[in-house]
Amino acid sequence: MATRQGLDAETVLQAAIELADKQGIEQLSLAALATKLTIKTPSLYNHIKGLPDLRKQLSKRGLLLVKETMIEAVIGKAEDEALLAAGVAYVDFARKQPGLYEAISALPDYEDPELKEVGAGVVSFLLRILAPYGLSEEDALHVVRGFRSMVHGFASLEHRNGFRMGLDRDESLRRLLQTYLRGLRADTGREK
Amino acid sequence: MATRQGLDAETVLQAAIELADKQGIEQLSLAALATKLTIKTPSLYNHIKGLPDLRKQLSKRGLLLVKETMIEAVIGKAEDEALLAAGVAYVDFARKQPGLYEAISALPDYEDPELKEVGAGVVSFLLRILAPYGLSEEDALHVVRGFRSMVHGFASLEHRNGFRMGLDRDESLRRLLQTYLRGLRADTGREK
DNA sequence: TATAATAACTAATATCATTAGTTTTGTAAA
DNA sequence: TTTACAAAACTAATGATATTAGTTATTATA
Repeated sequence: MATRQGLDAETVLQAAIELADKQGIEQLSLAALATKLTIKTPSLYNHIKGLPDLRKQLSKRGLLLVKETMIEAVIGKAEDEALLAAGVAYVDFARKQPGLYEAISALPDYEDPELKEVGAGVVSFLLRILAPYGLSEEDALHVVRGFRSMVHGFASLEHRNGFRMGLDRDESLRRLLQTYLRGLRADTGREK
Repeated sequence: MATRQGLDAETVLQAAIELADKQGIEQLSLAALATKLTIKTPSLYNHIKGLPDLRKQLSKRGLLLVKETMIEAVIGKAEDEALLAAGVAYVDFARKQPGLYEAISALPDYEDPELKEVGAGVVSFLLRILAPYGLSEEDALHVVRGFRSMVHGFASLEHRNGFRMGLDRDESLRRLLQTYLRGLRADTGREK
């Protein structure tokens, strides 16, 4: 018998992420994952609780990484420039880690406490970017919802080949965000 | 043996839609569908080609219905009012037929010719609403992408309980669309 | 060196989707 | 009215999957 390799939960998760990114979250099976790790399927249960648990881990990791990516993208930026950079970083993340991104959005729902917490982290990051706009708390929360809708919707449609015309997609995203931001300036009477 | 009931493809599809709307597209199995129709699983193959085919049918029907819903919603309206109504109708459809809506967005991709056609129908509907804005074809296509991103993103996040704050969701959607439309007016120098 | 924890294994079960082949039933022609 | 055919249902079988239970082997530690 081969010497055991001493897998741990993180290695298993990384392998799952690779599989998901390569083949899509739907195709991520414990059977395929075990094969990739050169172990038998039941051995996975030493490291994960089961397939639903694994998918939850992917979602959580995805949310954490997309937030980090946005944080990194807004360094040295503020206001519209920061929001635009965050939006582009979000969509870019979905492009580079499609499986991980799918894991976020393929989640049945966000009721899980751990996921709630990570999701709340993303929201509070966005609220901080919005701070200089001087919006009321309620207004800011509506804007956060709008921002998330735009970038998630864009990433999701793009991922499913929903944009079929031969039209530059980066340009579409930039325009979407800029048009929205311009409207926001107009709404709040802070037009430049 | 019970008398056979003479199912047809449409009845099977309707039952599948009900199951999907009730339990989510992930939970839609041929086993559950057969049970609901009081037949055995293999008998389903007299009416459908298989599970992937059934899901494709759901997607197609969903796209057709969401388009019809929007068309109905914009009767007697034009410009911003029409776009707003279409967006609200889109999100409303996703709320009322969550499984069917999931079928649209859970699709691996839109490569299938039938789906391409239906999808193109949605796009040309939106282009017609945009006609009075006098945009170039390219500009209009960017706006269509933006609109689809906003409404799909909103519907998708809402469906997964992505909006957790106790904030009126209809209001969030209205603001998102209105802010975007206001930005569009400003962009095109047709501000009212 | 012995022991305890744990990572891997095999075996077994239950649930699916799917295919092949068979039986039954409804309808339409003889 | 009877017969014949097409179609809708069935049973049986296969292969993939996740999961659990119980076993073996390996690593680390006492």
